[in-house]
Amino acid sequence: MARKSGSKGEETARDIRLAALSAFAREGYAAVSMRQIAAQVGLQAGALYNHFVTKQDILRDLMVGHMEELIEAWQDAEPRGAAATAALEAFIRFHIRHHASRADAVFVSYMELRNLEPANFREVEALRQRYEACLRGILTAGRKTGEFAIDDVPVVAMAIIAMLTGVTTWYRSSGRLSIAQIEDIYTAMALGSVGIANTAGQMQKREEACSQPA
Amino acid sequence: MARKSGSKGEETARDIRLAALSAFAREGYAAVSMRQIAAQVGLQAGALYNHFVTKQDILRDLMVGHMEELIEAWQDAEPRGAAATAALEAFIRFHIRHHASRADAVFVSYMELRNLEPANFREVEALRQRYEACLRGILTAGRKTGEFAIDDVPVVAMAIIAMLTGVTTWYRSSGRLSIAQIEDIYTAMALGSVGIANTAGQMQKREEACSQPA
DNA sequence: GTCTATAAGCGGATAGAC
DNA sequence: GTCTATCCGCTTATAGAC
Repeated sequence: MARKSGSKGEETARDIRLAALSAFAREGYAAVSMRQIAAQVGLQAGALYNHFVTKQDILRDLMVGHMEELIEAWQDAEPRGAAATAALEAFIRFHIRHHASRADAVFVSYMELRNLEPANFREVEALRQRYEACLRGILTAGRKTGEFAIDDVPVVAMAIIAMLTGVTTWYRSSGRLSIAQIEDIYTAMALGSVGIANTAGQMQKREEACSQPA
Repeated sequence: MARKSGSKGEETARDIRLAALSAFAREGYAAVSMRQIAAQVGLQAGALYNHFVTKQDILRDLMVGHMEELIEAWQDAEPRGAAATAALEAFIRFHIRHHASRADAVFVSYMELRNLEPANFREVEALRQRYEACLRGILTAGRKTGEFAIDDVPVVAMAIIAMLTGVTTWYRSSGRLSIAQIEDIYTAMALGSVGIANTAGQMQKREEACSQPA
């Protein structure tokens, strides 16, 4: 799969990936034709097969690439040695920020799971599990220290990830809220959902405004 | 669209709906052919057109029907005159219970939005907004009374719905947890996310077990 | 209301010239 | 590495017999 970076071929492959990602996100894998992808890149359909073996191979490439990038980015962003509450907040903010700037890839990775052939599905699913395990680790740690009031770590992890990933279905960079504001809202909610009362931010509203700066 | 109930035609139409729903959920609208649906019902492809004008018409029928049933069911289940916290808990439990028994319809209604033709999309989107407005109403009421510590009602509503609907992606009736248990977990989380500290259930774990019955 | 047959076209993928 | 041309199966939808 790897090719000499900088070669013309690798550049074209990148263009194909981008065009396919955008088209898959907009219309769905099954509804997008190879001719359509090729036209977007300025090629004939046959030329795509110099870069990807099949249409399925493009999908696999996009989804595996997305998951690997996600896991690697979290490994870089992960705070080491932090308390569970701080680690959870870091995870929440990372997840929202990372996903918001990759709406197409998130959408495709979620919606097109069923269009992956079995072997490819297993590969992607294993990566998804690896990522989810990062959150489960934080939750387990916080339960042990008594920071989190939770019973069922796997279910809580899925619930939090579903909530956070939902942002990508409505977020627009031109929208009413900035990513930082959205992070704040979801951080308060996700921390609250594991039993941590919010002591800043939103609570000010409830206490009838203490005239503090945001 | 309406036909005499009890007629052979209506029965066939119901079979077609069921077959299409199952196939769309499993493989996706674009990947399912009319022949495939027909075969599942024991018909030839042409016969489907006695019941639905187009393939798109089947999808529209399924999605509009799902949303209308959802709204109607909530109108029946909705507690009138309850406090916001009780109303929110009722909504959470209703949403999970209703959706868990309709995994295919939920999946299709979420995943196939982009395969709706514009006019059909607007129709379904309007129904989705009507349902979401029910939750927004509860949240707005609870913010006014001070029961909920939230700032942004629309965002909180979307976050809660995303979390709750996520259940359908992993719930299996043969799984480890019953629906009642799942309801309990998500109720604690969703109430916590709007700033209501959990005083029962999960908190017992944290307080090192008071030897009370579950 | 269902059947068979067919229209008219698009799908993924390949072959071979350049 | 890209092109043109092509294979051939499958697509939605329609027509007309029964």
